[in-house]
Amino acid sequence: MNFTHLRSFYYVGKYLSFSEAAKNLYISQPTVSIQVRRLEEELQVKLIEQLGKKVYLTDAGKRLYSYATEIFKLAKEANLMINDISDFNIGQVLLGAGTTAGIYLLPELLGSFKADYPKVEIKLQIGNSKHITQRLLDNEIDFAVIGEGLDLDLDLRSQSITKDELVLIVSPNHPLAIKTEVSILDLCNETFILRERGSSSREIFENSIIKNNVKINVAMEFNCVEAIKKAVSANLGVSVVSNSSFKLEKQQNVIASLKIKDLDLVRNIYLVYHKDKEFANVIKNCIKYISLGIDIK
Amino acid sequence: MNFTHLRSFYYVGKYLSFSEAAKNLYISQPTVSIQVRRLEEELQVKLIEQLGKKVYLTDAGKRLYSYATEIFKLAKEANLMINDISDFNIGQVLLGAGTTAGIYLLPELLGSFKADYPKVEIKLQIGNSKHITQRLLDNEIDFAVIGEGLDLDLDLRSQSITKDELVLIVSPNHPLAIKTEVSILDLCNETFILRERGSSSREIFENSIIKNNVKINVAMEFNCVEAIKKAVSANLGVSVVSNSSFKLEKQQNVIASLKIKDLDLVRNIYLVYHKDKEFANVIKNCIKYISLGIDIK
DNA sequence: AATTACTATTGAAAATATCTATAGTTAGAG
DNA sequence: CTCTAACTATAGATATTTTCAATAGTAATT
Repeated sequence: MNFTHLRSFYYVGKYLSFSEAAKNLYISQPTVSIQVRRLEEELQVKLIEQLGKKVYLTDAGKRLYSYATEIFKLAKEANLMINDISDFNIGQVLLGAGTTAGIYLLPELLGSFKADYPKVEIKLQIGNSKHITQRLLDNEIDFAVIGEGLDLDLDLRSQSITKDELVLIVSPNHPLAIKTEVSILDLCNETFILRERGSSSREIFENSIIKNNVKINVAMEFNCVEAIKKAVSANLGVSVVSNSSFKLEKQQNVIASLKIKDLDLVRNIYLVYHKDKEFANVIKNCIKYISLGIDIK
Repeated sequence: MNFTHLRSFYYVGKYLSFSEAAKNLYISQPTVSIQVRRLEEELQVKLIEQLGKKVYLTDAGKRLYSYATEIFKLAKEANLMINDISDFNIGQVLLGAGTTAGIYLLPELLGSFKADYPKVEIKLQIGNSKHITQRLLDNEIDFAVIGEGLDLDLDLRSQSITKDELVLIVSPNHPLAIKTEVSILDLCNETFILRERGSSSREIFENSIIKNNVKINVAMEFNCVEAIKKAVSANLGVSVVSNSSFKLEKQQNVIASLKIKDLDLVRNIYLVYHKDKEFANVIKNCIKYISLGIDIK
């Protein structure tokens, strides 16, 4: 089925006139005549009959006309859909994030993006770096926001968009709670409740203390910051978590925080994406919201 | 929306491979690459992304792919529909007929046509010649079967397909019922119940007696042969109708018939059609059934 | 009979689709 | 880590298709 021919036929059927069809197709009348004939030859069936000067559709012509109507309606809708994409009236942003970024940094930023582009679908996957980078490699997400840590796959690119500091958190009932800073050696006497290995914060903290030849006592591993905070609150141990992850608990005085002297626990938060990825406009926009908004906080 | 480009895109989306798409489109791979790029340029949106060697559809690509699927499905269905027309699995025959042909000749013939082509729609319009020829001129029917009578419009063509004889019918209780023939003069003493002027049988009969300088007494005009037969049966008068219109009544001895000596009441039954009409195959077939079958009777 | 309106035909041009050959990449194998 | 195989992009050339202007032919109308 030749669609150029079909379009000419469709217009002839619509106006029941070759010259009127030509006018509305912005092509010459002989072209229309030829195209309709070609279609008839291709399909081996008469589509149009002319009695005297009047133009009629044959039975086959009427039937084909219905199909053509449907087809060109769909094509028109497809064009409108593409326009909607350009206008951000539809679209989607698929992103991944590490725990800290996903829970404590992104929701608010994505919320303000969504407020400005309410028709755009946002799907956020939270997971550890390995999980998230695999999603990037499989092109299941467009980009990700994850903390410094594991070496990236060679196919991925990254750029730092903000920094995040890890601090020691303890129960307000803990002896250290009255201080604002501790030394590395103070850590040896504590019981730690940490994130699992493979999480950015665990890697950063552990590498840092190893560098200083200190050994610590890790009592429990939770893969969830909220669970860690509960445990610390109940004075079951201390932990090292992102500065941004316990604001509420500090306000309510259920958690106290301290800096650890001599340890560099500032880590980069990276925007990560596949090296070959070309971002759609809506994605670029979303990234703009994130990279601009993330520092204001 | 260029459908050649869309088709290439559709195949790439289907196989997620340019070379595989090319293979299945029976064109070269560079052609596919170019066409997809042209579509992207036309729509101003990326449809396909390639990360490493893998091909993915973008969000816009996925959305367009759905439309393309629908469109090409419809095109395929349209092709099948055209094939169905060639195979007589669908189609229609629109025909008109005069009273005699429409009621007493065609139904049986159309029935046997329909038995052989059960999927073909048959629409028969019965009416007087003027009505039917107007339908032909308006291209609302493909052809018609009507009796000799009125002069045809210059745009119509006709060919005789059979002959039909008009005879005198009387009640079995009528004095003439014992005869098999009457003379023209016998008609003067009778009361006639005839079809309306404009009907072929009335024109033929009336012209014939005028030629012989006879005057008859027309008591009633019915535009329906069945009504005329009832009235004749009840001995309310006599009539002149087609030989083929009272077979049952003759068998059941409620009507008797006689030839009228010296009157030529044999008329032609014509197949009539617009001079520019090109018959579809199914119509040709139907006409064949009618013109062959009508003589066997 | 002349005019107008519409469609078909013709021959030429422009645009498009398509090809082959080949270059450039990537992924996987050795 | 290099080599090979598989895939896509590019370039240049050709074939096909679309398109046009000019005009002929045909019907309907004045």
